[in-house]
Amino acid sequence: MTDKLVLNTNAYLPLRDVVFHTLREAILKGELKPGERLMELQLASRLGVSRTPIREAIRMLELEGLAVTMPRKGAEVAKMTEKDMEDVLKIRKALDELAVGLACDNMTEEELKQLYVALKNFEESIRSGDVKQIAQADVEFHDSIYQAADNPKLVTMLNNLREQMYRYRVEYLKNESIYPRLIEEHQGIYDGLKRKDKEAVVEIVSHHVENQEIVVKNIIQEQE
Amino acid sequence: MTDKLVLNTNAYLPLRDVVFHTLREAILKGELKPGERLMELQLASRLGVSRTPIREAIRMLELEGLAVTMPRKGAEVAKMTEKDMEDVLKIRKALDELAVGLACDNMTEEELKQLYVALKNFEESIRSGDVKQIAQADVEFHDSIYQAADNPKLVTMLNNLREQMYRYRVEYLKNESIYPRLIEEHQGIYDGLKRKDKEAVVEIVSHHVENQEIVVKNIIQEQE
DNA sequence: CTCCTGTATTTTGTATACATTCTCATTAAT
DNA sequence: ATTAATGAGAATGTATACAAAATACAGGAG
Repeated sequence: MTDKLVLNTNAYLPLRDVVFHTLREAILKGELKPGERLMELQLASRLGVSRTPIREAIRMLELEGLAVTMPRKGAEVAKMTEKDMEDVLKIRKALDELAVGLACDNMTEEELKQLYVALKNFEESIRSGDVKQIAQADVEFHDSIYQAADNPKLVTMLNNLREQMYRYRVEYLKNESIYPRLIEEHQGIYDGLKRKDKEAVVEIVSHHVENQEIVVKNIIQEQE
Repeated sequence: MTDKLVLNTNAYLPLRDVVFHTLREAILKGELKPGERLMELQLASRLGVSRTPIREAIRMLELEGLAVTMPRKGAEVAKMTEKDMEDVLKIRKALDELAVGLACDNMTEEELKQLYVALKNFEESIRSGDVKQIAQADVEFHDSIYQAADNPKLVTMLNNLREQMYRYRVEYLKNESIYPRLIEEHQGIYDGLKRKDKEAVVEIVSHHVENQEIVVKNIIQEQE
């Protein structure tokens, strides 16, 4: 493997955090592949730091479910089976429904406006056809909702769950046939939130995640 | 503060894990109080290890939400406001409903029998009046359900959420007036699972968590 | 040829040393 | 008296050294 791993040394953060973010990115982008060993000395020399921040970063990755460590054998990038993915998506569905329900209760006029902007940005990104841009606009749309849910712990958990699927999300969004449905669903969520029709938004979000589940599962099966 | 912190040195585990469990216990039992600083050198000398395993344990506590660290200022035991508690309980409610719904789909005859045993143990523990025993029996009852949900990630998350409230749970269970309702609800959950009546069990669990929320919130308010 | 074993190497686990930052009290100036 | 400057001490951040375990590999026995 060539040396794609480089730190953002600019930020004034403890190295453990910089290493943590660097490794997380690398894992989520697939630069570090599932099952690949995370060897402290190797990573330390590649990133130009000592083992100490590497070890602490690995402990954090472990708790986030992105790495698995066996005592005295070391850590490796967590593998994700289809079953794991199903499990995650079930949780995500439940929490997404909760989040949008809470957002429906709490959303202010301003937050609604912001969501509208995010909605339009998403539609615009779809027209651009740039997958990376679409992914980002999608994240922003959902983040607007999460923010309105006014439950930081929930936001953290949802972001974590989203990350766990990041590897598949890019593939997922390359599939142009889903774009019309995505737009429609986002539009529906926005409308529902505007009308404060909790039942409706929860229903749409439910389908939204289910559709994702179906497509992502297809992707995984193809990969095997 | 007297020296209650001692390691279970017996187990053959990396020290970071032993330290992690020791500190977690201490936090959940209230021996380390919210806001109390977690100083590496102090903890290291109290536990008779070096700073390295302490630091790694703190990183793990941080990701579990039991500690908060500010860069270059150190870590302290996480505080929990009433709002935080509400937030956690909302999440827990959603995930508990999910878990019992999944359990309803998946539960085997044997698992149902095991749940019955847990149910009876719980009733027995109530008669004994020993709060510690009640807490344990309650955990076992819910664990039986979680297990049947067949979703390890979900189980991990629920256990984590449960832990976050542990400090208040003991107080909660000292309140004898809730015992009849607890028994009734547990009975109802068991019956529902036996009949595979998903709607009913989700409904009961929903109330189950809501009741808990009310009482726990009272406890917090009293403490202030 | 296969399997076992012992040794060398690698890797993780733990402790410690050094560097940097922060805290806090003391002191001086206004 | 209050506030700002300063310096000692303490705490965290990082690197490195040493210990112990796991792994890989070579050589020999069967």
